[in-house]
Amino acid sequence: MSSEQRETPTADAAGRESSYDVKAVEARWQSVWQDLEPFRADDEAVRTGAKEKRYALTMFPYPSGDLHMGHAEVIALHDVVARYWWQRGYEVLNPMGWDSFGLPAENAAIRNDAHPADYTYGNIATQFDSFRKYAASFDWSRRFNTSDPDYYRWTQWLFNRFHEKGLAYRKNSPVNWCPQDQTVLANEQVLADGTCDRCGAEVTKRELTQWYFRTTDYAQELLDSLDVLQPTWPDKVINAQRNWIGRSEGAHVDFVVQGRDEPITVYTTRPDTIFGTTFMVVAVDSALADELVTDEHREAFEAYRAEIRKASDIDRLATDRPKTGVDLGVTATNPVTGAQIPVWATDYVLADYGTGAVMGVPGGDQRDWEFATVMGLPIVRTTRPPADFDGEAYAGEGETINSPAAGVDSPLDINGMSVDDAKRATIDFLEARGTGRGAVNFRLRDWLLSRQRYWGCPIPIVHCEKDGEVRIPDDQLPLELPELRGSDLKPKGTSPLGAATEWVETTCPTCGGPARRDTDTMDTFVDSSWYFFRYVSPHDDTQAFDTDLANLWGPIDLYVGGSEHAVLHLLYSRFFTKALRDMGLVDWDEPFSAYLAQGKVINNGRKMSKSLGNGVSLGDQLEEFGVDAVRLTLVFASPPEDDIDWADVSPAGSLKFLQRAWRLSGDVTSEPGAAPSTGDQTLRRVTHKTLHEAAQLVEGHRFNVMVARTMELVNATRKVIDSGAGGSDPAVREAVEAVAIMLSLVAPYTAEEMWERLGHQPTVARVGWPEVDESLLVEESVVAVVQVKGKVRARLDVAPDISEADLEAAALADETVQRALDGATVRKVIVRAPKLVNIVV
RNA sequence: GCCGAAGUGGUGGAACAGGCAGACACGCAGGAUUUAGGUUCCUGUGCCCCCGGGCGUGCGGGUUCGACUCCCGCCUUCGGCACCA
Repeated sequence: MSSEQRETPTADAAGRESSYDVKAVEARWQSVWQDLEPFRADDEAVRTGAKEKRYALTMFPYPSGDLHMGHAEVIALHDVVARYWWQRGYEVLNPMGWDSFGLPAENAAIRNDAHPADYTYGNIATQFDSFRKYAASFDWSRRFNTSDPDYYRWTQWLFNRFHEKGLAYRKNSPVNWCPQDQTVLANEQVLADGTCDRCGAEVTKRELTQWYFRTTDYAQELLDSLDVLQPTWPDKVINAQRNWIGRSEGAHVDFVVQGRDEPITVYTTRPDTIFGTTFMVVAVDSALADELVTDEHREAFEAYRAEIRKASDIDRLATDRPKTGVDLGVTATNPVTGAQIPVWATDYVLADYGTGAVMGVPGGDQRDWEFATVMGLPIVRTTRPPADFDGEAYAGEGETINSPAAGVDSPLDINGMSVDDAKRATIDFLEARGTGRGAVNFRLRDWLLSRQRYWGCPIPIVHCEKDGEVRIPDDQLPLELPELRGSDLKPKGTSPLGAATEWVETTCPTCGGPARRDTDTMDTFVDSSWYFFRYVSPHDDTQAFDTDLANLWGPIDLYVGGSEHAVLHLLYSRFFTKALRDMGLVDWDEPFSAYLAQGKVINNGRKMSKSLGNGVSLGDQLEEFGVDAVRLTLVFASPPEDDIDWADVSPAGSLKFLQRAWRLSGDVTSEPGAAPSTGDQTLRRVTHKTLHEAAQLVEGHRFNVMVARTMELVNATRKVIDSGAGGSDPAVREAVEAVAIMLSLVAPYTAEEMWERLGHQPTVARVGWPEVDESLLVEESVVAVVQVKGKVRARLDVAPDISEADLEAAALADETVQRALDGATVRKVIVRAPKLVNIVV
């Protein structure tokens, strides 16, 4: 087998070793690093100001099995930055742990008649070994699992704080229900096509009393601070969050309804179109519709409502269905025209957005136009469309008309105004009259956090007949999960915890009377919404986290993870941070100062999957090419945010390069510390320029280009050894040491091996970035390009400080330039010394 | 439909405060070393060509001495939102 040969050191014609034994090198350095612990973060170094901090974080994994290609990619990319920061002299906090509550463990336990912990902690042990073999620079002394009582005790403690502040509450409401997983889901966990983001089952609705976090309290701030994050977060994540929060500006307008004391308030973004309101529509499944309908119309209404309820969510999501509805038999008064308009119920109005009632303006809204057309309701335009407009409803800019229409008497007149002016005038009018007001609406809903499953954090609430919802006192936490296993965990639509009678039946902490525990567990996104706080004091058994240390280390300077969490985890964590700040537990507003969304690893143009049979095993790749080659391949393949198609890359090529770089270290014959200033100046220029550029490239997250520059330095050094001054030149040593240090960010084993062969002590990971000699960054001579009519005709070697006049003269004197000019009259010469001359004829 | 991002050789990708398009690799072709090669090294490699050159960064215009880069209009792909009033 050839891979065996690859592992065996071989020799070239000159008898020198031409490759190293990948397996032996890996085994050896792992134990050295475990003794040295080079990446242990020191609180004191930061507290005393001795070193500047950097907090590097990559999303902790769910322990679903061993690490896979996706993990390998994030860690490879993330590690470049974390290791770079160490080399630049920062004190780096780069922790790792496990997001270890969750459904796969529970489903496995049911299948195997086991406990979810068996699966969970077995996989954690496997992943831990793999992480270390993969040479990830994590501070392992800080690791924890969110399913440990030591951790979830503090998740519960935080829940108590949210509950105290009214940020955690229960309400009865129609909720998303996954029939496959037998649990409710948050809005964020239902995909755009109405399916469950975990299992793909079609999500249905249920009316249930559930726990919520009041994320909507922070809607405006969550939106506003996206502006601050914009420069350092990917556009697509900012955009996704903006869309998700979905702010709109408009007005609430009160419509007096006959036979009802309270007016009905509608929300509209176009108060300027109020004169065109010819009917009102309310959501068919709202309490309001049920209350308004007259006896005469009730039968038709209930028949319609039953029909709508039968339709699946998938059908309801289709936007191209014909409009349907029923007349409720009541009328409302248009507050500006006094006209009586009919009130209808329909399914195109959503019960849980705005007020669940809408003013029907068919002239200005396409949906209302369609409804009016089907139902035979009048249509009035209130904005003048452009002359060439041939659509139906017109929602664009234009002059306000028919407001009021000729012959209509109204205390408000907005005719002739632009849309914006008419909006403002209408709101002012309504506010003065007390029948309306400017309003802001958000699409964002409160976060539904209860789950009807076992393997999650228990909600620390007791329900007492006398005292109601009672928090379990902090000093009685953690409330541990009861021991359930195997078939006890089978989903049955209510939480499995309910079956643990002895656990459920308890006494009220307030009155001591009989009470029942809450049987739901928390969404696992709650666990991950604060884990980055816990890392600053992971073993503290007196508090969730140390506020001083959190303020010292935080916020996270770079967060690396997949964009599948663009809304979910990132939004929840941002909400938690703001809430904890308001509780005085931390002083930062945003958890992640910069965010890098890495691409996926795919194969042959498609997502890797078992059903397609195109999966690439990380273990196999590591076995065949070694850790360094796999890491290098992932870093070099593309910009970090792009997907990597494994079919397009070459781990064999990466290994070849690493061996080539390693061979350089065997050719160096000068002693450590040899003064490079006496060596080859051309090579020195390349070395220093590369170090300078590589640093900037890492800081700009352009890791693939940084690798390319390292390759160029290797090529240049090879050339000097083979055809120039040879391996004894101290400039060669300087270059090879630079290569080892740059490689320490990407290929830690090879770098370590090189460093040792260069006569140094481990570890190369902490030797520091070499100082760049600025004087070597200035070029001795540059190539000036001479263009004639914009086309390159000649290249001249010139001094970097050549004057414009001299450069122009040199260009015009050039023979090929003269030939290209062919006697034509020179009209103009543009000179950009020292790089370019363009001759215009 | 609305919002956002991106289109460069056979492939992954470089180069954009407007100034040498294709760095660095993969692949391919040829050569050297080798008993051998999934080894190592060297050379070539955008397309066309009458060998002087011509054409080339999704398409069509524009600004400029000069455009992959800026502006206008399209096309395609990907991502988010979507009967959200």
